Amino acid sequence: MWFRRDLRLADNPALVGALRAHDAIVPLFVLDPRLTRNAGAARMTFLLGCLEELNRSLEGRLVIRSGDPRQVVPRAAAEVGASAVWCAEDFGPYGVERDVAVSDALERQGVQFTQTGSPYAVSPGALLTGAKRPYQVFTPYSRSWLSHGWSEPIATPSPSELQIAPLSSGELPKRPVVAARLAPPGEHAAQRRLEQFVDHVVDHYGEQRDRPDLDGTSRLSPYLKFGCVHPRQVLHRLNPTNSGHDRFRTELCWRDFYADVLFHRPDSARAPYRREWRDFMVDSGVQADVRFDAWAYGRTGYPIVDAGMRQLLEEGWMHNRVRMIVASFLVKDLHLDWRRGAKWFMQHLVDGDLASNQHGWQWVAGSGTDAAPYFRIFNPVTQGKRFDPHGDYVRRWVPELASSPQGEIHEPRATLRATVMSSVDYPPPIVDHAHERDAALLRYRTLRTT
DNA sequence: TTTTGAGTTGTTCGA
DNA sequence: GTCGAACAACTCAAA
Repeated sequence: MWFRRDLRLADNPALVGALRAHDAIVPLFVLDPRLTRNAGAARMTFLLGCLEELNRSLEGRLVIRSGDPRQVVPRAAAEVGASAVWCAEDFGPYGVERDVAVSDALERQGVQFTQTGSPYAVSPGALLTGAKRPYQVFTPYSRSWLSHGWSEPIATPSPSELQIAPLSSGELPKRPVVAARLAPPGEHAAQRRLEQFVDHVVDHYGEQRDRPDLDGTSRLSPYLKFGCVHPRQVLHRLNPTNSGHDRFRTELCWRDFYADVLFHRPDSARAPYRREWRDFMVDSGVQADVRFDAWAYGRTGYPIVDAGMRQLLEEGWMHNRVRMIVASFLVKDLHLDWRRGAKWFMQHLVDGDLASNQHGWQWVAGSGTDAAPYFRIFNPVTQGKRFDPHGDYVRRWVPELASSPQGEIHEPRATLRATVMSSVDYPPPIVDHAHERDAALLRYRTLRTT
């Protein structure tokens, strides 16, 4: 049983399938340098924590190997004399290619390769328009997604069903030391958070999901990323007649939608989905690098932007509303390539998921599916006032501004005055939003007319 | 094939 | 202070 993005025992079709079809299984996880190379310490720490817990659930017999799965998996199968390898399907650009190669290699040595289940409620490729084409617009996709539906969660194997071949496990790598306050890893923590979300949060999801100062979101993204919980299990707990539940279900649909889009257009992970955006002018050079660093390390002088970027560095997570604000700032105020921001997010997010991340960024940049109108440019001050009305979120992540009065905390100029008065080290705004907004609109108009 | 209705998340300006 | 209009067409999906 080759675990990948399904680090759980509950509702795991491949695990159940393998246990039913065979006398005993050998659970395997492969640390693929290709996938861990771009993951920062936060995601690696979280992943290793998930593996530690999975190992405990598997009686300490999880086999961990490092290397290219194309060699590692067939070699491990031969070593243990496996007749078959079971795993879930992967629909990412790299995963698809890798699995074809693994399948071929296994076939050559007479080992069956069976893929069942996937990390999504509705698997990529399952839904097509009436003209048999992939969906490019969210709303029709979501209608189709709802009418297609999904299966109920399947039972967790009982201890007596969990027949694991006695085999010494590979050594788990040491977890990097991370100062960050990460979400607790693993399947049990995922269940706990799901309970809490269902009991106390989701009823108010509609009104509070955009408030970074409150605990108004699911915070399930890291668990969904690594499959500590499956969306089926979450959907099973929702009551669609409640508007907050319905709203959250839509967010799970977005996750499936972007996975579907990337499946049909694997190139869109690295290049604009709309090809005419290839020539969109972005800034580069030393000045651009300076601005990027100010953004990345939370020194732009715009409090809500800096709060978000610092939360990312410390927690490996950022509130969704703030992700949009900082993304808009990078693209529309700093005129930088969305891919620079997307890469930074992928390095630092615990929940960093290629499909959701790249397409979320492309949505903001305007180059993706269902793109925002080009004139929809977030004003970081207005957004801050509207969604962090008391300034609590900014005060938490930008301690320099902790003593700013509530009415001024989102105003760069006012905070500048406050910081001069108190000689606090908070930077002045690196750009003038009104000016950069006009500059961005001009560039967008140029793209349209050429 | 043609037509028609519709499309996550905003801001600014002027009445 | 509040409110509605302008900002732009364009393309997708289905009837």
